[in-house]
Amino acid sequence: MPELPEVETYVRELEPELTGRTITAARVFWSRTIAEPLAEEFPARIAGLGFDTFERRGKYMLLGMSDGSTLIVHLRMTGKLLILPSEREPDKHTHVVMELDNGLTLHYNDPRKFGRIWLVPDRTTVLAKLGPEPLADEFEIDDFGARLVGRTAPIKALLLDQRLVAGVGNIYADEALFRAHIHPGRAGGSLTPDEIERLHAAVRDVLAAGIRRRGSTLGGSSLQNYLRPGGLPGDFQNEFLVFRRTGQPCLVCGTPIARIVIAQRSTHFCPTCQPAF
DNA sequence: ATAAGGCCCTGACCGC
DNA sequence: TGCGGTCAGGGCCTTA
Repeated sequence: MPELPEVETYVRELEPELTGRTITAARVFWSRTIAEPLAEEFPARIAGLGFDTFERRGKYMLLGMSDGSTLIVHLRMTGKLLILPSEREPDKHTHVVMELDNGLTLHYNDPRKFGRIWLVPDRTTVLAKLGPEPLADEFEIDDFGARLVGRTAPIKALLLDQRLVAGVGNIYADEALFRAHIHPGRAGGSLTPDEIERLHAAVRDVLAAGIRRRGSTLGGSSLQNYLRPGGLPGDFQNEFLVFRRTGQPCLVCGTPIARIVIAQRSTHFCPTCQPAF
């Protein structure tokens, strides 16, 4: 599940591969992957453009093109943007192929088909609703706390809301709440100033750790596997303290990790380290 | 304004 | 072996 650390890893690893490269042609096999422009216009619009800049905002990849437009990619659940030899045939889950001028191609592959690609003159429209960038100075404790005042929704659900803070998904929300010793079902507005400070720090710490380990690749199901542009996995799954550890002993206190559902998302926590009250 | 639920998708998994 | 049913899950949309 690509979240902020996985997308950051993508941007960092794509930059050396794509800097100076030009897209010579593109093909779209599943038109709904292209959010903008119309899918049938996408190949003609992107052909001839070069890659200039490489940035990330929340879970969005921002690839600045040579005409000033931005190729925005959101991988959602199972999206991958793979760098492959041009002779590689697209498989059944490859929805967009972009040919490069050096004999390589970019394959957008996504079994769930939830991911979206935009090619837009102005990136701000797509990103308009995002909250602060959690690893930047703009993510401030006081503002974070102010946004929680009066909120009755579970703090886990609020962390998943990209308007509160951008880039946190199911994995890193659970890991941050554990590190902050906060029960995921607590009402957002019930957090004390000390808890808000701990959670603010935990969100930053866990995202930074995820980036250092180049993201999380979930084992077992090939479906949900996040893979880096070269096809390699990340390492952060080996540092999970609660995520998908249901029934296994808490690494701090030994209590079996519990699983509940919050906001239609599986949620993992330690009942001892993260008491409800 | 906020909260909650449905929807999009399809491979994995389960029970018979 | 095969089949039907259920589940997961980010962001967007609708409903209350």
